[in-house]
Amino acid sequence: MPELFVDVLLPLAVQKLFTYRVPEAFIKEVSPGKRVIVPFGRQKMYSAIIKNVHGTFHDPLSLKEIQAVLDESAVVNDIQFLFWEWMAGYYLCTLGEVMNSALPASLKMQSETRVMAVEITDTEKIELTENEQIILSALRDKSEMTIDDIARLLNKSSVHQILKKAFDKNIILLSEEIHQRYKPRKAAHLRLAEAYKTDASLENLFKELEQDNRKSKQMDTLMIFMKYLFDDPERISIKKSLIVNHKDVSKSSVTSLITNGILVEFDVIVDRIPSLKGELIAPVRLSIAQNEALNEINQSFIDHDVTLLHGVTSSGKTELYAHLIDKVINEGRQVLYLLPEIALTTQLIVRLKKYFGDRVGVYHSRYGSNERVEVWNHVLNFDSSSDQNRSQIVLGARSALFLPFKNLGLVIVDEEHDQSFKQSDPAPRYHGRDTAIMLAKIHKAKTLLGSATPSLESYYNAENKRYGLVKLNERHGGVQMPEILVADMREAKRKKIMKSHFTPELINAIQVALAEKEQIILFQNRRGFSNYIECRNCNHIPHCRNCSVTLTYHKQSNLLKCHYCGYVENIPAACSNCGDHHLEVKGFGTEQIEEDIAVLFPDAKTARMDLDSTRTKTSFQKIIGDFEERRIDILVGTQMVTKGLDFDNVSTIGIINADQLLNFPDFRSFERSYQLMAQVSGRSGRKQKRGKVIVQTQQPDHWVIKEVVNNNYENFYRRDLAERKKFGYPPHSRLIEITLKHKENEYVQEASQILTEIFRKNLGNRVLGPHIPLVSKIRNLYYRKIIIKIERTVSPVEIKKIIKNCTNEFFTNRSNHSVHIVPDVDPV
DNA sequence: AGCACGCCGACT
DNA sequence: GTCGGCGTGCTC
Repeated sequence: MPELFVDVLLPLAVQKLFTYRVPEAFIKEVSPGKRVIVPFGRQKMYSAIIKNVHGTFHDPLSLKEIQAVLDESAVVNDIQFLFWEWMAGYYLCTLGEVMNSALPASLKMQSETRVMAVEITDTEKIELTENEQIILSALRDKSEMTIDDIARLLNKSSVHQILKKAFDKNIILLSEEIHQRYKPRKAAHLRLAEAYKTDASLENLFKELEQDNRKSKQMDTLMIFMKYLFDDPERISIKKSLIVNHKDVSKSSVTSLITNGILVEFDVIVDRIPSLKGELIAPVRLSIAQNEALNEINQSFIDHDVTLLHGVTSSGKTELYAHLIDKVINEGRQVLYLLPEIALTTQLIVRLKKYFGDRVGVYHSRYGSNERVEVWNHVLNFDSSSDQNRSQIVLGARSALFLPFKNLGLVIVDEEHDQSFKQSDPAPRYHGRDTAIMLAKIHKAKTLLGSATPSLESYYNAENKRYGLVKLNERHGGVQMPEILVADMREAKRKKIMKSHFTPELINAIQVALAEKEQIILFQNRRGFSNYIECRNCNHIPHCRNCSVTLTYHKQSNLLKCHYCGYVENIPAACSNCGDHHLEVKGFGTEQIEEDIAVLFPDAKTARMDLDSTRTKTSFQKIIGDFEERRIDILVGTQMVTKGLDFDNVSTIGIINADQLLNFPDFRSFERSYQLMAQVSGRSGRKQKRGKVIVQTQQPDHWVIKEVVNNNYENFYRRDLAERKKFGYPPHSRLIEITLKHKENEYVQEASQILTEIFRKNLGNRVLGPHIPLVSKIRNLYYRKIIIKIERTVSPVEIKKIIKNCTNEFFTNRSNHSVHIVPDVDPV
């Protein structure tokens, strides 16, 4: 028997593949794309993915063997491997990191060490350390613990040494357990035994049962069973619970039928994602403007792989997408429809399911992990010759890019400007939109980017003919664009006519809307009650103990919270510095706005939507539902309220503080300001009545505000593009940001200088920095950043090679080894 | 990413 | 002299 080896991919941040020997028993089973269990390191077991199978290896004796083959067929296909490799190369990370992100948790497995006590008869004879005593006493009532449990118990970061000693003393046992987390859901079904499949035998059976009075219950039950079968000729089995719970059936009669060999019970694997019943409806007829746009998109796809649809808010982009999707699925190809996580609302899912039924699958992080595997499997089992494919259309957040598509025909990236498409931590630090374009390219599919406020990058590409451009300027159903009014806060403050954070204009608009029984959204892009608290006497401000930021005051929970590391502490009764009792709140967030509104409008029902109020799975849906059902009059929220929500009774929008957005120290702050203001404004307005938006600002003449008021994206784009030209910022260039982290400030400072020197030697004035970021310390690590700015005429591939060489050179110096270096390609 | 090994200071 | 902290390097 010739020997066989496999190169496998492990879900770790290591660059290379690892080779294992295939034991004879598995030789027929191994093939690329299947998962295997392999031992790695001293004791760990991992599920890895087979990349290659081959017959020779230079040093076969050094190899370990694979322990099991987990899949009957590949769970990852060739196209995905290509895609993963592109991603690891482009975003400067390892294949293992991509794999880790790509596979749903339920397809990943890792062994866990379990600690158990040895049954000891002569405990007194062994001398135990204090730690060992604590462990043993805990194991008396727990019987089994994980390494993490013990670390928590002893309050130590590493307990391996302790456990090893205890193991050597023979007082504890260690065992490795690996668990497959995905469990198919099973349902018990009943079918007729083989012996009664013919009509004649069945007739005999009924006669038999009839003759025996004791079997009358069985007779009744069997009749009911047969009735279910006849109702649906397609069926050969009936769900057991359906029979057992039938009002005329006794449970024991079912059992008797089974024990008498008349019915057979067996398990059927059922989908967790319930199949949608009910008639499908065809996508609604498009308006003239929409139809025109649809034709233009199809035209544009002839000579462009990517097309940007610039459609104003409420222009009915979704309907347009539905028509495009319809065409592609009829060609037997798959569709991926990407949205930012929180824009994936039930409203949208329901709408698409009405058109496409079970052919729509949903894939995002708020879904359970078992459900995600099922969508994964639906996509994996896609068969282009069938017209019954579940999840042929996947509606998902960026992680849906990793599904095992075979034949994508169309990728839609809606709200393409949204910053949350970029994953900034952990690796792979990929951009969902750019990655989608690459994925489509691999599949020879088309990409449609949609937005009312396109990113500068995309619009720039459209202008330069790299992308096609289609415009849709008409709001659907004749809804007018809202009237946007600027309220001058400087003036109002001078005249002392502000009521807390509200100008008379905004208060008036809210009053009018309330009187008309219309709803109001107030946008404040900062959560919490206040930014920070400050001692009136000594100006001391409480800071996070782990990060270089002030603690945010949360009034509702009565805590000071760090928004970077999650650290919380109680509100001090007095200043920790001087003992003074007068602590002032400075700055403000959604909590404070909500509270002020409640005071100013005591009869209105208010609610708040931000990260704090939507922590639990259902609270987000509940707030949206309550608002939809008009149980809430005024909704206060962060940028969450700007995304993908369609409420038809909102007439008035208030932007509490535009300056907070505009003054953010980042070259993208104008773009973000424009997008947020335009998007939130788009939430207002109804068929009968024009919506109203009040923008409160200290800079009423600011050019960005003017363009928001005029609803002139083009002007905004041109001006911001020109501003960025001055410093060569994207889209005029590409950026790669290198972050250095270390637990000592001096150390990271010096290391950043050394690394910058190396970069500069090789890349010249493309290198900017090092600089100390706004938040220079997070979770007790000090940060430095280096920016590499690449002209658009230069190949980023070459630059990335140089960057890799530079970091390698940096690490040849042993003393730099403890510095963490994190590259971020195209940071946002 | 784990996890072990080995060097070094702190404490019985 | 032993315990435990942390830096360094390897894992098929």
